[in-house]
Amino acid sequence: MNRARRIAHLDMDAFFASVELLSYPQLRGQPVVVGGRNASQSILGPDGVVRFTRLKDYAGRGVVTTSTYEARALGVFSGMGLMKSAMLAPDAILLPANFEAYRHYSRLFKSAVAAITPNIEDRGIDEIYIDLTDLEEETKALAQRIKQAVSDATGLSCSIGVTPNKLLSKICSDLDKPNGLTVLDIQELATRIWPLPAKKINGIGPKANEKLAKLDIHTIGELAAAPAALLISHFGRATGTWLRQAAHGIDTRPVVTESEPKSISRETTFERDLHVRHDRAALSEIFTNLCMRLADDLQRKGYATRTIGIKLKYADFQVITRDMTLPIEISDGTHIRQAAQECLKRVPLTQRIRLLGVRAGALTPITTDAGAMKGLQPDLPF
DNA sequence: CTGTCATTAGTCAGACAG
DNA sequence: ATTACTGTCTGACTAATG
Repeated sequence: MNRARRIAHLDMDAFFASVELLSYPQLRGQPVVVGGRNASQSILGPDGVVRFTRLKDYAGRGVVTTSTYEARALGVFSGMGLMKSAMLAPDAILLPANFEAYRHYSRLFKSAVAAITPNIEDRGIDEIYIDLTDLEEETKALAQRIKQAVSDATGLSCSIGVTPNKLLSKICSDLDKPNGLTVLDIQELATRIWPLPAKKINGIGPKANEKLAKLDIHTIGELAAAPAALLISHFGRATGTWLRQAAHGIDTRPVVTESEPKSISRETTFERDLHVRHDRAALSEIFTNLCMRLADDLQRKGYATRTIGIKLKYADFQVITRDMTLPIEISDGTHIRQAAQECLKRVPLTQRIRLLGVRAGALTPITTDAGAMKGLQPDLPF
């Protein structure tokens, strides 16, 4: 017997900033920003009082990773350059990102939910989808229990949307942030979803939104009313039909609890733009380093690769990539470096370079010796 | 034999997201 | 003037194969 799906989307509230507030409760209620590669640590003053760096003291190329709701009220949002945000909120506190702490709290909240149901899809560090269909409990009570479990495990709040599918749940978890809970039935599509801006659909970004605006489509309702042929002619067959389905609240994607990575990569933005000849030694060292770190990631995660690619960002922000598929799988730094070097030869080096990256694709899991032995050796009775 | 079509793999750019 | 890092997906194009 098939029953209606109940899918939840759970999103932690201002996750990185909220984790920092656990360490620095005295900052609660203030505009706080997490970000910046070289943002200085807080300093313990001689009087024993902790001093924090302010946004106006920052100089560099970093961006805002997360901000508290107080900082957002001042116009400071994720992805904004720190220099620009310093103009909007010069006295906001700036904290460096502490990814180890975030991963720790990420594991905590996910295991708290996993204790209630294992039907969880990982969507990065601070959000998950949960398939609640097979649980008997009433929807609202169940969602409240999940929020309480997350709060008990971490001291952090989250927002949850529960609807018949992932698309709508993702929209709904955002409707009542922070510490929100939104349960939506498909009956309510026209009244509660159609008035929202088209951009609220996960997958419609700035570019697609602009294109839609030029077609005089601004809300999800207007998108739902647009002729399929119009959408297909402007966005292609696959994207056009997807847009239409999404606007009608149709999404049959399952909650995927296990998946293999498709690629693993490392990239870095330099402190200053580097010149191909003048800074040759520095570039070469960074390049080798990226290859070695990538090899380390590959081996730690147990994959070999058959496709190596590089990425360059020039001083003018133009991005270029090159990749090559190898005749055999590799997984060590020296071979990665060799292949990446070949890719680099096919790239024009006329401008200064801002960023360099190395990527491994076409991944296959490595059968470890232990695994091979276990697979091949029958268990002996002694 | 030449041209066309379908299909697949590979390469690259770009959009999007957390 | 400023604009991170990691990862997934799609569209456009080319080449190879049948």
